[in-house]
Amino acid sequence: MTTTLPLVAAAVGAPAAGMPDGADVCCPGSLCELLPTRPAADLAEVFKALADPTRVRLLHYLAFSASGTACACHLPEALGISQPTLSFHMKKLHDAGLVNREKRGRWVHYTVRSDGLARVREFLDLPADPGARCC
Amino acid sequence: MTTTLPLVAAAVGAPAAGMPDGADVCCPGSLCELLPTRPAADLAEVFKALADPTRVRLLHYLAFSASGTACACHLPEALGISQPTLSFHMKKLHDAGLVNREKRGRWVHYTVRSDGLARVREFLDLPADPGARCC
DNA sequence: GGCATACATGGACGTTTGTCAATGTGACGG
DNA sequence: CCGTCACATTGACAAACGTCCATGTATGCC
Repeated sequence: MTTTLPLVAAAVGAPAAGMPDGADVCCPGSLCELLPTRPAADLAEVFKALADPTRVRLLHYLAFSASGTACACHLPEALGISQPTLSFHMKKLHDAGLVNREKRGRWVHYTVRSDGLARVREFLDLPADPGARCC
Repeated sequence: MTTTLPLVAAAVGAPAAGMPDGADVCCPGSLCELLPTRPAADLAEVFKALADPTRVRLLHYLAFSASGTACACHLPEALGISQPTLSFHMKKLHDAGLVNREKRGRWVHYTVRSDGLARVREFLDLPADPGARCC
């Protein structure tokens, strides 16, 4: 599926009760769907987790590591950030459902969650070209 | 193409000069690529534009409007925000290269940029499953 | 010209975010 | 059992963000 999110019909630009449409109407017949608050907030939360250069690099690094998993031990040095800062970013990525945490002895290994990425990619599959519109 | 971004080799987890690998090594042989600062910052900038529930709804609304374009006149009321706030969000989306601005008489019409969405989707096509790794 | 409309901009203010130093928590290893 | 290592958490602080009100700018209509 591409976009089967629940939608609520929002009477945006409803004709003003007896007004001849097509005259001074800015967007004729634009009675469109508006994404509900909940899924919009959930998506924004994931995008927030991606809205930082350091986290973008971290996710990229994890994805291209052997077996898609990597411990965080060398990352502060490589990225030029402190260890608490790395922990902070990893928590963000984890809370957003983008990475998995797995404790192996003393170390913690992080893995990219493909389902997390898929959820975001699914939203971005918007009909950006004419066709298959709601109105 | 999927991910042909320029990469810089970062000596992450380089063997400590004479240390027998496989013993107490956290991530054996993890000499991985690190996304450079510039593309990471650029991507984060786009994600920042998406990291807000209101903008997520706006983008979704535009994408599902007739011909992928819509004027912003009725949106403040529909979203429960003021007109300056809408203008603020639209500027964010525009600066991020996600929407086009087109002035039609008194009104401004916004259109979703498919290339902007594609750029983000391309990054999210990370190898989240084992295979095709760098090391 | 003068007025109304549609949108952008500037200023102000509370909230959130990213960062680090310091400290806490668990897991080895001698 | 005590020290060390890897990582998480807390507190503090500057910077950025989202929101609104008030004002500016441009377009169209009378």
